[in-house]
Amino acid sequence: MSEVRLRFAPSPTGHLHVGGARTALFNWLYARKMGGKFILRIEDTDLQRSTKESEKAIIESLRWCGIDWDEGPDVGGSYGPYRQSERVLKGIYDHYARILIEKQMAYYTVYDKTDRKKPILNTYEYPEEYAQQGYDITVSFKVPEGITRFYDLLKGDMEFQNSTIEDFVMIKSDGFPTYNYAVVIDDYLMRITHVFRGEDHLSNTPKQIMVYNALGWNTPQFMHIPLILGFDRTPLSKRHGATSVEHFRGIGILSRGLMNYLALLGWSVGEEEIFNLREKLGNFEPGGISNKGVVFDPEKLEWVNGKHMRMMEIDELWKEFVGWVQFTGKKMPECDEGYAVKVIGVCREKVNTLSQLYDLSYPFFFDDYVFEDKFVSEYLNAPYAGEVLKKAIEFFTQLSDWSIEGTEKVCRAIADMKIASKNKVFQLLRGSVTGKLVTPGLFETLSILGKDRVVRRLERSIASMGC
RNA sequence: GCCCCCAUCGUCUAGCGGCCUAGGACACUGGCCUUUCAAGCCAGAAGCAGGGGUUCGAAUCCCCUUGGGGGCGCCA
Repeated sequence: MSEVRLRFAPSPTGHLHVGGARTALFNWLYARKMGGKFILRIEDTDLQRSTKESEKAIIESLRWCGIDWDEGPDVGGSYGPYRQSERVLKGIYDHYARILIEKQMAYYTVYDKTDRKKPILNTYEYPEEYAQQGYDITVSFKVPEGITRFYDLLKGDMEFQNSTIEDFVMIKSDGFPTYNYAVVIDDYLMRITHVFRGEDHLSNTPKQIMVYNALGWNTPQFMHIPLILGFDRTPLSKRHGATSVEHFRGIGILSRGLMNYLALLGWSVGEEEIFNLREKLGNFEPGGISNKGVVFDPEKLEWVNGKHMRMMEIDELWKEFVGWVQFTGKKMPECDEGYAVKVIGVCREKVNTLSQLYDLSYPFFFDDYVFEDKFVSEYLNAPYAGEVLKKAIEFFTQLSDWSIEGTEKVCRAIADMKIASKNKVFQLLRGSVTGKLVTPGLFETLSILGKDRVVRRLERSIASMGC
């Protein structure tokens, strides 16, 4: 039984889209499950739109997703080069084009000089004279008569009347191959056994099958997976908001959260929805992928992410947090890890993303937090505020037991003085030491902050009253 | 226009002829907990697109309609 080989072949014309990430994921999943190889190929035959920066960004995003490849432009391999532009230079596509022309299964087309869309000559002979005079010349595949069939892992038996398919360009006038041609040459030469790709390629597949047949090559196993849609059921695009992997990384979605959600989108792994992908590798069945377009739901993504944040090891979360802060360029907390882990531990209970975690934990790490407007108007500037805060400073200064129980006793003692309702007292204290009205539990918060910070902050609150 | 794919709660899904008065999850609503809350727990509302068949029996099989999506580029 020969080795299974799958690939992901993005064109470097932008960021990695979540749809692309999902396609890559399914290919990767199967390659890994089967103990085969996963290959990254860059399809940069569109000179106008392809950029090196995009290639870098895509590779970076893929890596962040935890998807690794055995062969690719950056790691090499026995079937390279792995950039189509470099394969053009080696004459790979021309070589097979010539073979097809010789067999009269492809032909040259010369175009009018003024109207570059208008063909003026089709020929099996290389139009040398026109070439010298600078005419545009392409090579097209000649669609034979008959019926083209193939089997799709998801769609089943597919059948196309060749009469509904027109001849298509294989080699553009700039000498570069078109997608439908290059993909066949490369997949064959790279010994790809399974091609999992978006459903938007389904109608192109018969063209590719014809090229395989013309060259006498066996076809790989195809599977066309449904597209990811936006809320209005049109394909997910910028119109629906940001869709790049980089964006979700930026707002604090964990790699494992994104991958879990993307896998969930079309693949049900039993009842459980939250899982570690690597542990579920063995459960992956390509044929089990949902067969209809799926709507991308950012809210569920966040929920999945929050679940992961709450169930992962706390120091692992801290590491992710630090990495994310570096990635975003935000101000980095400076404190010992023991303190940080305590903070993260209580804050993660209420948030779903690293970004939310950053905001919620901010007052634990930094002194320059600002008071929320609502806190100032409804609590800090309330008539009872001064008296409560003075008592609080007095009590907390004397407090030696800073455990959660210890801080709770003091808080309740202050509330029992009936200067204001318990709720108002607690909110006043909460806001004074964090600037926020929504925080982890008040007693935990005070306990973690500790005497120095708490007293200093209470004093500062009094000082800023009436401002 | 031609060709192709698809169709279970708003969304993601379970279901592959009887276990379905259709199960789970997100979101939503209500309640609990409670010092706040975006966390947690409990409960509720919400669906087989429509019409024909096949069958003792259809969400499940077939046909039509409708709806959605894709392709038909010297884009990939």
